[in-house]
Amino acid sequence: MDMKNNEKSKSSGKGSIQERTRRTILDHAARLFRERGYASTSLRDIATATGMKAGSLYYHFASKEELAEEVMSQGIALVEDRVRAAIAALPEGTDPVEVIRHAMTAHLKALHDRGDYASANIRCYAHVPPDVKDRLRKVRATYEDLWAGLIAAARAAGRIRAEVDPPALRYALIGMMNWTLEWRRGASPSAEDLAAQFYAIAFAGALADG
Amino acid sequence: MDMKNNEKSKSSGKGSIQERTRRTILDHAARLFRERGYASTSLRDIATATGMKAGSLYYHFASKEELAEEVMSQGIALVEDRVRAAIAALPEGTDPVEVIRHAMTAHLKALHDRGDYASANIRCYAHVPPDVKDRLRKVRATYEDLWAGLIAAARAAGRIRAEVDPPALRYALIGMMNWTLEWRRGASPSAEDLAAQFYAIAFAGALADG
DNA sequence: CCTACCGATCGGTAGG
DNA sequence: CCTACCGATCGGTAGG
Repeated sequence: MDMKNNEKSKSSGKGSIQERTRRTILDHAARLFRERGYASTSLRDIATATGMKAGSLYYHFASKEELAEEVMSQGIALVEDRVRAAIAALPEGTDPVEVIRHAMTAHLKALHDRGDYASANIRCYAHVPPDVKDRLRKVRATYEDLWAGLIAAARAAGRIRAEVDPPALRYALIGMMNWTLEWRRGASPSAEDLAAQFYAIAFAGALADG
Repeated sequence: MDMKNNEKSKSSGKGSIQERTRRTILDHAARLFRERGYASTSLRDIATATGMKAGSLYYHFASKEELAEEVMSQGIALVEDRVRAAIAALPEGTDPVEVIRHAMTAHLKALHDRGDYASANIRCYAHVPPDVKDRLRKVRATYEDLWAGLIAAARAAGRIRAEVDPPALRYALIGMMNWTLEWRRGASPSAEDLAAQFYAIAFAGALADG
């Protein structure tokens, strides 16, 4: 959402060397923030992983805070963009519960496609400086509102039981999906399989009939 | 589970001054680790909050690692003990799905009763030194096995649909429950209400009949 | 449980 | 993008 270019940028070509370097820095930063946490990841670690010296990072980012905010906001933005695209691709009049099922699949696919960014966001959010956290809170809130809207639509269509509390359902879905970043190893189960399982559990229920 | 006394302990009375001081240190450490993360919490922060000087912490703990491990392992132990007690209190022959419902209630109550310990465990686990993480992994695995057993029993009793993958259900339940630490503010919704909602969603499903 | 201190490492900057 | 450096802070220890 907020892919602001560094002020020092001389070129704005998407594939410029500077922008590719910037992306490389972000990739390594995301991985390190995920693995080590915000404070334990030094700019020297990130610089070394990227193949440059510590001070050189300041040619691309004004501060550690700015770098972290960029990584973490992209962790949400990448997921949100994919979920919105998946929804937009559905024909009008699609069953709102079916919309949620597709949103779950898109969320899980995006989450694990750029897992370092999403995981850095989740793991470091609470531990980042207050001003960064304030801005990230708004990014999170916007994304949560998207889910609130999907659930409200399904409820309005009479597709969700009245006893189910919409916020509880929203947090249950987000919680079970985001927790996969804490236990999934490698490439299995696939994001599609996870989405199918979680959709079946949360909407049809785990209970056997009879 | 692993309430090892400090080697320097002269007394082993549960209410000794030394043990009460130790508990005070752990309480403040848990809160600070939760709020700031592992690396951002200095021993000076913990000492100041407790009302002592930095070096004095070493009278109670051998290192920052040991202090963090104690906080984080108790974050699991407190929850596990309560869940096991809740299960043990049920009459023999209780419907295994009913056992899970009670386990969910106990988990959520314990989680938010000693939220700083549980949250410190969840938030700092990935960022703690490797040897600490290795030991905490085993503590986590033991607790997850408890849930795996509850789900296996319900499945064996024919109470869970065959299409539902047991690990997916286990991680879905743990994920939605643990995620409450990231969004719940103050005292509402209550742990009981959350448990009732999550049980209904995961087992009966959110979908309206018909 | 405190004072005083150590070596190491950190984020950030000046000047090139 | 690098070298060389700064002040601040860290975990930990000696000696009391």
